[in-house]
This record gives sequence, C-alpha cells and structure tokens, in this order.
Amino acid sequence: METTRQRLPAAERRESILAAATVVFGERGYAGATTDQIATAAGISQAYVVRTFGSKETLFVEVARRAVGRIEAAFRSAIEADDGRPVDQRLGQAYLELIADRGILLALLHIFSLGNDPAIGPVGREGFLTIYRLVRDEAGLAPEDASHFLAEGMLINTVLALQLHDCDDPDALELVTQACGGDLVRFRALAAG
Amino acid sequence: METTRQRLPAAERRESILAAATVVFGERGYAGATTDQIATAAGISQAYVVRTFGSKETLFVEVARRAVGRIEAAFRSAIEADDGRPVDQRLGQAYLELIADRGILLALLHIFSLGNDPAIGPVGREGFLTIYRLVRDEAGLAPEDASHFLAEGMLINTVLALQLHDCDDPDALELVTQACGGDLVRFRALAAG
DNA sequence: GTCTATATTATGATAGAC
DNA sequence: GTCTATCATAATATAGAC
Repeated sequence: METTRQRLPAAERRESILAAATVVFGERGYAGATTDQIATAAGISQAYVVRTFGSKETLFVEVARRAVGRIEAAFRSAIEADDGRPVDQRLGQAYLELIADRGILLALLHIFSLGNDPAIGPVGREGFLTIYRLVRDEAGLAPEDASHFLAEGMLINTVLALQLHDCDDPDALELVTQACGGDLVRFRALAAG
Repeated sequence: METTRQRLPAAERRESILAAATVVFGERGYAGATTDQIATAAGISQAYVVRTFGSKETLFVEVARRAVGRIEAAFRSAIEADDGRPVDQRLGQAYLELIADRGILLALLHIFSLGNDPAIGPVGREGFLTIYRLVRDEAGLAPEDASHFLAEGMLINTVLALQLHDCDDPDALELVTQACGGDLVRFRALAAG
C-alpha cells in the first residue's frame, strides 16, 4: 500500500524544499535546474514548489541566503572552538566538513558565477563579502590571508563541482589532495555523503 | 541606408560566433544563455548559430575548448618570455591579462561548475587538468604551488564574475586588490575592456 | 552562406478543488 | 497544506527559400 503524502507545517515544508533545491541547483545551476526536478527531489508537486516561494528566482535567492548562513555558522563555531590549532586551520577544516552538507558549496559556486544577473548578483556579492568580513574581522585574518583562504575555498568548490575526486587520473587525485590539505580519503568520504 | 549582411568564409564565421558565444555564456551560464542572444551578439540569425554548430551543446563545448586553448597559449608564451621574474609571477600576470579577452574567464567558471553534466563534465575536467599539468610540468611548479596558483585563479574568476571591482564597498575593493596582487587600477581597466 | 518561418517541446506560473 | 489540470511563453531545432 502507498504512503500518504506528509502534511507538514509551513516552516518545515519550506526547509525541506530549500534542502532539495540546494542539491538540484548545486548540480545544474540556476537556469539549468527546473522547479519540477526540485519538486521531485522534495517529494511534492511542481506547483507547490512555486507556490511556496512565489517564483523560482525567489527560491534561488533563499537557497543562496541559507547557504551563506550555513557557512557563517560553521565558521563561527570553528572560531569559538579553540583547540590550540591556528584559526585558519580550524576554518579550513570547517569548510571541508561542509562538503557533507550536500549541495551547499556547489550552489554557492553557481550563485557566485551569476554576478551579472540583476536579481541574483546583489545577493551573491553580499554573501561573498559577508564571508570575507567574517574571516577577516571575526577570525582575525589579515586581508592577505583572508584572501588566500577564500581562494583555497574556491578551488575546493571547483574540484568538487568537476568531481575530480572520483577520477582515476593520478593528476586529478594529486590536485584534489593538494586542494584539501592532504586528506584525499576524507574528502572522498565527505563528498560521497 | 542599411548595411548588407556580411558574407563570411566558414572559418571566420565560426570564430565570430565562438567569440560572441563566449561573452554570452560567460554572462549567463550555459542554460541561462539562449542561442538567440548569441545570434544577436554575433549579428546573425538564431537559426544560423544552431546550424553552424549543430546544437547549443556542441557550441558550448567548442567555446570551452577555445577558452582552454587561450589559457594554454597565454601561459606558454609567459613561460617562454623569461624576463628574470619568477615563472609563477609571469603566469599570474598572463592570467590577469586574459580578463581583457572578454568572457574567457567567466565562461570557464561556468564550464567548471557543470562537472555533473554528462556532455560538459568530461570537457571541463579535461580542460582543468590540462591547465594543471601545464603549470606543473611546463612551468615547473611543484604540485603544491601549482595548486595554489589555480586557487588564486579561481578567486580572480569569482571576483570578476561577482563584479566586485565595480563595487563602492571598501571591503570589496580590498579583496579585489588582494586577489589581483595589488594593482586594482589595472584590474579595473582590463575588466572594463 | 544566410535568412524566414515554423514545428516541437519544456517549463514557470496560475486557478481551483480537496 | 497540497494536488491536478492547464495556460502561456520561450527556446532549440528543422525545412526550405534565396
């Protein structure tokens, strides 16, 4: 017999759609993802996805804000949890752990690549600067170090998007190993979910 | 009176479409760009764009290969032109100069973000690894340095895509200054075309 | 080599029932 | 809170003329 559709409170439904949308947008990009794919991933109807957020664009913006929020949260707790290691090392690990949160990093990559879009651009800029300020002001990194840190983060996003960690190619694995600071096995495990 | 449409040899027409497509794909991404926008940018009809490359997907793949080719060419000439400065500095400058070649870097960013796509993914991986091998084997950078170099490159792509160089925000400008190695004015001039 | 016209499909969004 | 049905549009691709 069939499972009846779950009736959820609005807040939970929103969150479940956002989670599904993050994965789908992360895989296909903003324009490439369809509200129908997101609906299927969330286990509801296409119309309901659109109705809940008003439009695909609004949904994407919410996904972007949520993704930035996750990064902020991860970084803040890495800053607080002082275990003796230098703060940039703690931040780097926190960022890598986010790979497990499927789609967050990939969705961000797509958001950042759409700076030209009148609706999405401002959200991307604000999000990126928010993260920059966090690592500079709250973690206390010098501008140069903060910039390097973001650069390494963008490389991680890229090798993750390209799925180089699943390649057989030895050069790909060498590069991923460098990008993740040495622990390829862990990177793979996180990416596999 | 109207200018008559230029009749061009096949090779030149292909190149002019590729150039236009690079800009449009760079601004909107693969799925977000339409063959009609590309046609307008190239000054020809939509049908002719599709007919020349067979499909939008094929066109995008050609754009990707051309973009990677441009980077290879720029890096090879930077490696050859030994002016006494360390090679990674020459490479960095060569990469920055590519900003002037409108769309190349932005198109690449979009290509690299679509690793999941069955047709585009392999092209993106191949392109990225080609560049990695070039800076490692031909420029002679150690894997760690090659990785850092690519990371800085991805940061440049990102701030360019986000158009942080056109922001008023002082933090944005600080970050772009770091990303481009100090010369914000030059970065802006290159980006302005 | 290049265009106009059009077939075809896909997708975002809306209306209205339950 | 959620669905089904449907509208409207946009966009890729094809056919065929010049």
